[in-house]
Parts: sequence; structure tokens; C-alpha cells
Amino acid sequence: MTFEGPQSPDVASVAETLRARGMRMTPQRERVLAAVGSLGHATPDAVAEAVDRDGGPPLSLSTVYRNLEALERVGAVSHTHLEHRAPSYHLATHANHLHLVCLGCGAVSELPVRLVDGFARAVMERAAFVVDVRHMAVHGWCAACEKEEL
Amino acid sequence: MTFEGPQSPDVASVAETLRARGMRMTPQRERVLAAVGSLGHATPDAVAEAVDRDGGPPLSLSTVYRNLEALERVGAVSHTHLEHRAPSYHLATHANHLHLVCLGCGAVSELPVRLVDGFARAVMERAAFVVDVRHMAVHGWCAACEKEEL
DNA sequence: TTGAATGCAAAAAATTTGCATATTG
DNA sequence: CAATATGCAAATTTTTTGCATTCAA
Repeated sequence: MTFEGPQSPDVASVAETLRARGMRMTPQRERVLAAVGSLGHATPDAVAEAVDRDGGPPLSLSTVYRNLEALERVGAVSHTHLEHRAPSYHLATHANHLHLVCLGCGAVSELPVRLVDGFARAVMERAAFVVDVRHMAVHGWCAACEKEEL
Repeated sequence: MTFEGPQSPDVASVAETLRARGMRMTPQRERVLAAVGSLGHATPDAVAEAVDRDGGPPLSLSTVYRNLEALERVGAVSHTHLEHRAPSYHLATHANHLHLVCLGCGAVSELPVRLVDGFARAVMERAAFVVDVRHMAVHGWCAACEKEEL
């Protein structure tokens, strides 16, 4: 249940990383980044909606898609699959959390990543596979929904 | 790397479960079920393709979607998110495996679920949340791709 | 200045839905 | 027979692309 609300991205350092790769920081890109930060984790269209509500001029949907991709490419954001189809993006700096998604009510809660350390180590030893925890979504049932399922 | 190839679904028992719920077993449904079994895990359109290659008459795409949903509703199959967008279905009986998806080459390998037991227990204690292991996909990097990434 | 990014509109994909008809139990 | 499933075609929804134009560095 530990949902650590919105977070602000470190715009300056992301901008720097972008430039280091020959890419640029633009107002649109910054707004997308800020939206991802304030939403915590969100699908492309949720990001688009949030951006539309941030006061600035409307942003082309394709720009949202392209920016999420660009930001992920430079490691500023990453995604997981909290929902059935669309990917959910979150700030890379917000990734020290493990996402728990209830299949009953859809609620998303978070837990400290250290809970997977042991598991990640086992996978490493057993399969020489490095788990990307940022990308990990754990589905299941929260106490309330579990009870209803009976 | 333990990929336990295709599996055959227990048609009779699935049929029975369907009937118990007022649903029916149809040739189409059986073909979809068989395709999921032989593919191991597959997206709706991969299932559709497989069904088209099984010798029988072509199957309407909407029937594939509706059947995957129906089969999941009765617990015969379940899905995870191995790919970026589309869900991947697998037989429920094939779910004692944990899916490892390499973000580099896309390869999907499997591991015995018992590797997550400890983690699942920790989540249960810590968050009163029951992890649905069948639904768990672990993304990361296989040894080969990890090396290339440097 | 110049290549990256944007906006828009059009194209593709991926799903879903309505409805008449066929089938299962 | 009655109710569930199917097939098709049309409608949605979601994501991607092409291209002329704008803008960051």
C-alpha cells in the first residue's frame, strides 16, 4: 500500500543526458517528463491527457509517443505492464519500487525493491539472467479482493 | 533456458468446466486451445496464425479473441505480458514456469516457479497480497545480451 | 546553420461490437 | 428448443509514419 505519490524529474540532468546523445530538450519533452513524474506511472494516453491539463498548449499525440520512447531510450523513464495492453511509464528515479497490481480492483501499490533481491540473485545464479527490476510488475490479489473471490 | 516445449491441453476436462458454467466446447474453441498449447505462449494474432495453419477452415479473428477471453475466464489459459503491447496466453497447466524475457534479443526462457516462493511469501507477509505467479513475467538481460550492452 | 523535434493528417494495427445465422447441450 | 457461439463487416481504439515546418544548440 506504500504508494509514494508524484515525483519531480530532474529536468536539468535529463537534458544533459539528451544532449550528450545528440538529442534535445524541448518544452514538449519536458512536459511529457513532468507528466510521467506527477502521475507516478501512466499509459501513453493518460500521459497525453495529463499534458493537456498542464496549462500549456495541446500536444500532438504522436509527440507524446515519440517522447516517451526517446526518454526511455536515454534512461530517464522506463515502462512496465501494469495494464492488460498499454505499457505504463514511470520515472527511472521512481523505479526503486516494485509494482503490485491487483487483478480484482486494479489498484497499484508499491513495495521496496529490496524484497526481490533474493529472487533476483537466484535467477542470476540459476540462469545467468540479470533481472530488470524497474520493469517488473507483480500481479495478484489484494486482501480485499482475495476475500471476495472465495 | 529451460523451455519446456509444447503441451497438449486436456480438452475433456476443459470442456467439462465450460459446461459447468453454461458455456460450450466448440470446434473453434478447441482449436484455439490446442494452438495455445502447441505454441507455449503466444499473442492473439500468433494464435490466429497457428490456428490457420492447423488444417481446418480459417477461423474468424474475433472468434480467436473471444475464445481466448472465454478460456481465460474458466481458467483454462492465462496471460502475461511478455511483449511490449499484446498479451501472451499460455495453458494454465503450463503455468508452473516463470517467464524470463530478454530485453535484448526477446528470447523467452523459463524457470521453475519455486524460485519465487520466497519472494511471494515476503509479499504476502509484507502487503497481504497474493502473487499470481502464472501472470508473472520477468524482464531483464540474458548473458549474451548483457555482455553486448557493456 | 542544420539536424532533431513537432504538428497534422493519413495509414496501419489491434480490438471490439452488432447482428443474422449456425450449433451445442 | 433455447441459449451460446460463430462469421462478417463495420466501428473503435491505439500506435506509427510521412513530410513540410519550426526550433534547440
